[in-house]
Order: sequence, then C-alpha cells, then structure tokens
Amino acid sequence: MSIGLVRLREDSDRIRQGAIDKGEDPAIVDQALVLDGRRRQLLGDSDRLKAERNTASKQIGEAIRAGAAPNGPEVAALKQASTDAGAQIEKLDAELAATESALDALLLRIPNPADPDVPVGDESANQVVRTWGDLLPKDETSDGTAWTRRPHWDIAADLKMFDLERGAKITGSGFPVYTGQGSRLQRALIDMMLDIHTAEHGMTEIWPPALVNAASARGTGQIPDKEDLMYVVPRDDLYLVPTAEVPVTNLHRDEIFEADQLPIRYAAYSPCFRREAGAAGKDTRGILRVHQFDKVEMVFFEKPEASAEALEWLTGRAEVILQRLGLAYRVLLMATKDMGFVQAKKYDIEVWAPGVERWLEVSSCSNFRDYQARRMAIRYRPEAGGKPELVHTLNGSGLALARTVAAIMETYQQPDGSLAVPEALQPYMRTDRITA
RNA sequence: GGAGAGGUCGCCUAGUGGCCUAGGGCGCCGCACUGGAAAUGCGGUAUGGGGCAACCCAUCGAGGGUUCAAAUCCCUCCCUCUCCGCCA
Repeated sequence: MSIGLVRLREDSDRIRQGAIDKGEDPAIVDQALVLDGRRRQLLGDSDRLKAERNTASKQIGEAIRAGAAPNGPEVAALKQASTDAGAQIEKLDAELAATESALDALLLRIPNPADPDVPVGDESANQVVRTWGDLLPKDETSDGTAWTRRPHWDIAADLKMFDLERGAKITGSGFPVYTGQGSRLQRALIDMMLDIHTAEHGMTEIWPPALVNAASARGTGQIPDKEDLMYVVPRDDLYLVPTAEVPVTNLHRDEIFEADQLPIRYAAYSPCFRREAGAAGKDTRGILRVHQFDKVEMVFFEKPEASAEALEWLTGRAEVILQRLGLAYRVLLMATKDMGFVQAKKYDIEVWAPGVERWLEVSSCSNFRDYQARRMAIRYRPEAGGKPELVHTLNGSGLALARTVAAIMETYQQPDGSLAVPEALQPYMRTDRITA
C-alpha cells in the first residue's frame, strides 16, 4: 500500500499526471482502478455470506440452549447452511486475496506525485535555488607563492587521517579506517551536529539500532524497492541500516498521535551501510563513495498543513551545519524525474570540494507527505475523539560525514600542508590545526 | 542457550468452545446536579474495510489448524517478565 485507495479513486487525474511527470507508466493507475472495483465487489459478496454464516452459527447455539439435540435434524439443517456458506466464502476469499495482491503490486508502482512547485523534467531541469560561500579555486597564489589544492586522499595520507588500504585489508574496499586526528574529526563532527540540532534547533536526539528487521525495512520502502542497496544478515533476517531514516521513522510505525504531540522532530546519528551495487568503478579514490559512513539524520513527523514549510526549515537546518563549518554549498531543487519515486519534493545540498573541483552531495532533504506514513500506518487525531489521519513525514541529512570530511580537508588545507580546523569544530577538536 | 510465567478495547483487569455483538475498574469526552467545583448519576469512548444509510465484515501478540461456531482447544513463530548459564 502506497497510494491510498480513496485518493486513487477521487484524485486519479492528478495521480496519473504525477506518474507521467516522474516518467512512470500512467496506465497502471487505470489498471488499479479496475482491480479496486473488482475488490469491492468481491468484498461485498464475501461479507454478506459471512454475515449469513455468523447468523446460522448463532442460531445453532440458541437452538441447543433451548433444548434441541446437538445432533438432531433441526441443528443439522443449520449446520449445513453454515457449511455451504463457508464453501462459497472460501472461493470468494481466495479470489479476493489474489485481486488484492495484484492491486497492491500495482499500487507499489504508482509514484508519489510531486508537489506543484517542483520543476517537471529530468536532471537538466533541476534548479539551483541558492548558493552560499566562496568557491575556492584549485590553484591559488597566496603571499606571492602559487600552490595547488590537493584532493583529500593526498592530504589524508600526509596527515594520517584515514587509511583505505588497511580498511580494504580488514574488511574490503570502501571501508575506511579513520586514524588519529581523522578519527577525532569524526567524533567532533557527530558531536557538533547533534549539539546544534538539539540545543539550537530543538530536536530530540536518537541513537538507533544499526540493524533492523524486515518489517522496518519494508516500512521505509527499502524492501522491495532498494533491496540491493542493503547488507543483509540472513541468519537472523536482519538488515544493516543504509541510513538512520529507517530505524527512526519506524519508531512510530502503527502509532496514532494526538494533535498536540506534533510536530515530532528527531536528530539521529547512525553508521550507514550501503552496498553501492551498480556503482563499481565510480568514485573509487578517497572517501566520496564508501560502503560504510557516518551520518546525522533529521526525521520529522508533521501535520499535513505544516509539512511544506517544515521542508524549508529542515533544509535550512542542514545548511546551518555547512555555514558553521564555513563550507561553500549550493541547494538544488530536484526535478520530477530526478527526485525519486516516493518523494513529493526534494532538495539536495552539495558542498564545494576545491581539491577534486566537484560538488559533493552531502544532504538530501525530502517531504514524503503521507506516502511513507501510509505504508507504516503513522497517524494522528486532528481533533480529540476524531478520526485518525495520516501524518506527513520528512527527512534530511544533517549531514553525511564522509563527503563533509573530504570538503573540510580540501577547503581548509594550507600551503604548508597542514589543515586548519574550522572555528566551530575547535572546541570539539581541542586544537586549531592538524599537522603531520 | 536452559527452565518457568505471561501477551485481551489508552492503562489495569475478567474471561477454559455458543448468554463474548469481549464484562468491570481507571482515565478521557459529553450531559445532569452545583454559585463554581469536588463527589455522585446517566451516556459515550479501538482500528481498518465495505455501504448513501440503517448496518455489515475483519481484528483479543503473528500465522496456520480443529469445529456449524475459537479470546478460549492444537501447532509454529515473535515479544515481555522471573530464575539459571554465558558475556562487552
């Protein structure tokens, strides 16, 4: 269940257009509508027969209590009626189950329609919403001496901040070992980010499990959509989390909030494990694409009318981190075909890395509206005693560490080979400079 | 890992095959009483689905099974608690 059946019926035109905008087949919407009609037909027939059977069973009980022989003819007739109904119910329910599973399969293929203010198109339609900070050049002249900014892996080697070869030895490629000040930098960043998000942004800190069960992986859509993304522990039927979004959003699976409990806003650190299948050979140098990295993730549960504004605020809170670190970045509004299947609106934040001369994605902030919430049955009561409605969920990185570390190293490297520590990190690093 | 006890409508709890369309208490929401309140009384108070509606169907940790009929009996699994063992 992803798109709601009620919305499918009442808002089918918009859902159809939403599928087209995201490059999906709109015919699925019509197929789903047909199956929905069939389902309702079967359900009505089955329910009617079940009511008959329940009545017959009740009459058997009453007759026996009134003194009829449990095996007498009067009771036997009633039993027969109930048995006959049961046989028909079995047939109808089998067909119903088949119809529902076919319908569910179709619904899973209908994407969440994008918000009206999202540009329609592919990657080329993405919009740069804003840019912050000065883009440092790779080559520069300071104090009359020309020098070239190096990629982070060279800096790391000199300053012994991480070790990819040994990581490959003990685990495999893409599992960096952070060492010395590099290790401390990891701790410092996690600490700083969580401090800002809790003390200044009012979020509640969460330290979630790094393994989740199948139900949780299904809740956020990792199963079945992105199963190849995750490391699996088959012996225990568990999955290593690709992001804290999975455990943290699932915190409130199958729950109903009172209106005054919302919004709920979490900031959670977790390690993230990604197989990156299909990305082999891409970004093989340094720590731009790794199988294990660390991330502070923000996860919000909002009232529907507040979610659009919440996405802007959420994105801004991720930007705060980059501003404190003094890293240049830009914010992209993702176009319909580049934003993903389940998002209604998404901003990517990319940091400038002058050593590799590239924009690096360090955050992705999304509003899912009720799409995820439906899957996980996360609801709230708009008014006391009223009917529950789905909440809106949002999440965004604040921030992913590995690429942020790369940007810090490339931005703060000095001509003498040392690394300046961004002012905001100095209390956490207990130093203002990292040297060999 | 071993032994035992449990998982019922927000919370506590009753319930060993048909009078359970799940009873009672607490909490909550109405209404009455009151100058206002407390106390008391009366009524209401789960979720999903189907139906214009009356109403109907499903759900007593999950899934199977027995039966005309399952909260109740049987099987498998999950979780919680207690004790033992092991252990960062």
